[in-house]
Amino acid sequence: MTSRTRLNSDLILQAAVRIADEEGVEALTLATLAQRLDIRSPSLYNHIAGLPELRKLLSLHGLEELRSELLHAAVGRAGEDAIRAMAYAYLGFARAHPGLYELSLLSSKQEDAEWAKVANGIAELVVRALESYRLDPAAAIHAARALRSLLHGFASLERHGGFGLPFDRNESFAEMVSLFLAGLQAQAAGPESGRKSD
Amino acid sequence: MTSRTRLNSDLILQAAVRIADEEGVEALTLATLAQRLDIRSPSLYNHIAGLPELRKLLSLHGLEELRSELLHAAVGRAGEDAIRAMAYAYLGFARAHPGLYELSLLSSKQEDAEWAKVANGIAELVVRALESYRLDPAAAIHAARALRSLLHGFASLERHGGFGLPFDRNESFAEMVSLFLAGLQAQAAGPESGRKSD
DNA sequence: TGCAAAAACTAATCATATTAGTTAAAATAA
DNA sequence: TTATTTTAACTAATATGATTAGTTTTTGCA
Repeated sequence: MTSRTRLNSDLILQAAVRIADEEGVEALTLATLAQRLDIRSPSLYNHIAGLPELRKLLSLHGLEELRSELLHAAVGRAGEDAIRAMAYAYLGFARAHPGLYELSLLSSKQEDAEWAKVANGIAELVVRALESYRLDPAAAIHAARALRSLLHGFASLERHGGFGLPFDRNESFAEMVSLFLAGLQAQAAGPESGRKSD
Repeated sequence: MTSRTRLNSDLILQAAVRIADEEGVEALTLATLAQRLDIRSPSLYNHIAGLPELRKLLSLHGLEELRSELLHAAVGRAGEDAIRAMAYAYLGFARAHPGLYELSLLSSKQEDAEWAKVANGIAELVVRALESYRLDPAAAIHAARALRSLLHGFASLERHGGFGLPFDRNESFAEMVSLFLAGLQAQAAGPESGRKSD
């Protein structure tokens, strides 16, 4: 008989990703994971330190994957093109890997320097994509945060059934990105234009 | 001695909200809840049907609270004013009740008609706030979804430590809302203006 | 082949949710 | 007021999942 490939952390991670994506983050337990790998759950401790550690690994892995997708989407493009491409890549990733995406935002915040590094890498990517708008540094940060809010918000609301009305969500997404770009354009043209009060 | 007020579902809900907000959604278990109420956890079943039901109740309650805050913020205002006020109310609620806010998005989606009703109520509120821009119905839906994405995305990212750089988040939020309004303005002026391709 | 390390296993413990069955307390009817 | 009914607490018991300890098997290599 073909002796199964030796189990290792990578295979475990893969299996965990599948469970999280297919059955939801809550369904990812050491019990379900062990069952899928056809071992007893204590055996998992030979490879990973426990459930919290597993989730942390997935979180980091997910964030790295996301960053990689955004990078690939943006390469060779600039301005509006780059931003649109990144936006679609972002939503595509969140849709393709709902569990992993959700986990990627669940950092331990504290101590997790590596997670923070990748997160900053993503922020930087977005800022760079905005460069052609020639915003001053602070405005660029604000715009990048706005774009990330838009993308995460849409992905998250969509996932949680927040969009109930029978209107095409893809169309909404496209319009939303266009709206953002129109706002950027307006702001780049004259930062003080459209302000009434406040 | 003053015999404690008779325990009821409302008191239980209140206590649950406090735990979720102060210690996080994961910390809300029947065990911690019972402990805070100074009873044994099985006694909770005299009032609520179990943990899933408790979370569903909180979800609905949170959504209702949010809707109420938005309503109050918007009343007597129109246009930009109304939208800004709602935006701040939204963020304020998410910050004041992080656990409840998080739960409010965790509906069972299926069967939960009541949750869907309140969620639609919120969507409608947002659409109404956008009325003065005189968008056609589809555009209004898209814009409302964009605004909700923006607000939820910001609140969620902020909560999960997604904004690492040392830039003032309140300022980012204000700029973000302005950016959205600028985009709306531009779109209201001429829907086809800022479109290059796609 | 024989040994050392890796990785599986079983057994046991702890926390939580939940059910069943019982008792105490409170509200209400006589 | 007293008796009855209902409400809401309790204890005991079960199931699932995480985790630890200790043991055995498997694997890779000298």
